Amino acid sequence: MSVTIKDVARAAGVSPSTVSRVISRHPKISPATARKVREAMESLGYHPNIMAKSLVSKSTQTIGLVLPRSAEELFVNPFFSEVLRGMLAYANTARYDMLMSSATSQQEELDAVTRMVLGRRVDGLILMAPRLGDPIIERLLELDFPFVLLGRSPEHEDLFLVNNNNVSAGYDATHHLISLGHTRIGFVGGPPDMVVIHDRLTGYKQALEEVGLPFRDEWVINADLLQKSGFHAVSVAMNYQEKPTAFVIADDIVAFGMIRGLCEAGLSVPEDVSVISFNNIMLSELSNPPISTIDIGIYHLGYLTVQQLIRRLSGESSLQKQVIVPHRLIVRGSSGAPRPR
Amino acid sequence: MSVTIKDVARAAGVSPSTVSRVISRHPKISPATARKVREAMESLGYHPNIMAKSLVSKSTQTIGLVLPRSAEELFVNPFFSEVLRGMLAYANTARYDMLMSSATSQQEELDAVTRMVLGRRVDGLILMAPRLGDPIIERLLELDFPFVLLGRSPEHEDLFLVNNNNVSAGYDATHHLISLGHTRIGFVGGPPDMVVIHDRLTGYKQALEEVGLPFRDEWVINADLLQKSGFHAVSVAMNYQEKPTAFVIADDIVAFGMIRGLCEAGLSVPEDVSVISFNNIMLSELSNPPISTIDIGIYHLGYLTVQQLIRRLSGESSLQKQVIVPHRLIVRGSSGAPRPR
DNA sequence: CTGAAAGCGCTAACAG
DNA sequence: CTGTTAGCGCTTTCAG
Repeated sequence: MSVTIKDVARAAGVSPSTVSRVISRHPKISPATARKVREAMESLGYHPNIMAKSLVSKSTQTIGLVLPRSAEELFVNPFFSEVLRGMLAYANTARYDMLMSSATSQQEELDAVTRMVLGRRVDGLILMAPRLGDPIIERLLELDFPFVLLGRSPEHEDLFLVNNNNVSAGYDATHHLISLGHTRIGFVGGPPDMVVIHDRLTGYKQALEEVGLPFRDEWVINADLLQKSGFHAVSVAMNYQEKPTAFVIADDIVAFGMIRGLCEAGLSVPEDVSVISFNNIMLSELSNPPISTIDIGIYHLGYLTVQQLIRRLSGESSLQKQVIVPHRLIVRGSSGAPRPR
Repeated sequence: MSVTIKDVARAAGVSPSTVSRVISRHPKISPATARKVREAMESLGYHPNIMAKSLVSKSTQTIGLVLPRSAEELFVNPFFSEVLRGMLAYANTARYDMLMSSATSQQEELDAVTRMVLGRRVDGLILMAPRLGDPIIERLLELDFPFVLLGRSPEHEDLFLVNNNNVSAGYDATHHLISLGHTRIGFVGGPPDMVVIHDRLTGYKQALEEVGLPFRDEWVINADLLQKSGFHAVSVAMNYQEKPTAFVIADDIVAFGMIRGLCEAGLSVPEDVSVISFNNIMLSELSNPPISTIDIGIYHLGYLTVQQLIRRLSGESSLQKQVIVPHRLIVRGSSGAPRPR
């Protein structure tokens, strides 16, 4: 049924190995036979069987993407599709495909990875949004299997990774509010074991400390990364005796919920409360008011992560292990000077 | 290096085929040997080589996802990640993986599909957001390769597909505005060769016609599906002599841009202009004002598409070819009665 | 420069 | 119930 290398060989009057050689552009093949073979391939409509090829060559031209365990959370976030777009863009140019596998529990996730790796389905892996004490990393290290982190893992300082400097990003966001004159600044975070969130919080603390503002535990609100939580954060925050006049919010999505919530509580942004968040998803520009945010180069993060992995796979020497994507502050309408008291 | 079925056989003191049998749960295997073999697998840390397995069994347990050519457009849309979430959820339960491949031109796209299909990399394919006269469908039909459409193709009425009734959805959206008292209703679409858009427009026309409102060509604005275009649509619309008091917008994202644009033009929603759109992405609830929209069950669309494909692959009889996911109107703050003149 | 032969890791008749 | 035998479609020495 399906046309194989043998059929081509027969049609071109050569041996299967010769056909194989012209496919892999072996140098020592005469132009004449090469042409003959190509013609035969063309007219028979030959396409190599990838499975057979990778069985023997031990390479799949595929990279695996391990989706965050809490896919539920991360997925609804436009961050994900943007980062994926970047990944596919690079993979595409390098003629790699991407295999995705989702899981709903930590165990499932480990199984999925093991299947991909030991089943020789992928040449390398990308791990997203690592959490503190992530067991997958250990496993991969044991197996000595190539992978690149999108993010960082505090427990392992020497991995290949692509990341932002989230501490500095947290600092910049907070500093922006301080420079506008705010002194009562809250922080709305996410699951505290997510390293990104942790880092941004650290930057927040640093900025406060630098100008001698006190860090107040009760002004740090942890939630998950769904919009609802932003909404909910409002009700928490607005019950404080001393209310913050501004918030650093760990994710644009939560900022959306928060702004909406403030609005319903009769407060206006930025007149009553200023808000700045992170990521700069497309939509943040079109919020009402537009959201001030830290652009982290989402597309780039994805693009570079795959690039990093593929370079590593092709054994490129002189490859620096850690790639930091620069961020930048984007000031829009959601942040302004505090109301004079 | 890697442990194979032979190693297990040796360790368990049986033949390779016996090992293969216990893996595939062949009925006629004695419990005793089964246990022996399992123990050997366990202690050696055996994992089947998927490539070898699919080479002989001709099945990959993988389904391919062909991303829309204009990935640039579709990807920034949270619609995509939500639909993907649904797809992965079902694939996961059925122990299938998903292979994605992107392309930047029609030719690349065709090549990618051909590689996947003829390279025996996937058992079936999912096609998203088909356009008029899509050549991929023809190709797949020629090859007699199983696929399921997410959407529909007017040229082929008899394909397996999962879809909404977009005509009816367009009708419902428009009717909602009419019932609020609007008589001057515009339509903001997208690339006109996208079938979804076309269908929603048809529904829009039907609703107008039903109540005897004239269809005006100049009130139909076509753009792409980026937010910018919503923004841009405003400037077009607001230059009309007779301005619409309401808009049916083919996608939530564009509605975001439009609302923002109207706002900057000094018009308020819904007091001056009402707006309703489609999809009900998570964020539309948190817009300011919250967007009235037609919920199309995005997650479900993805979930059911993969289900449909996998059922088809497992040769399930009595499988209805066309699955229609119901939609429903969600009224929020962006639509209201027109200002009395 | 090209062909023959062996084998990647697994499954599937066909005999026992 | 289990072992033997042949491949799946491709690459890769090793000879010519």
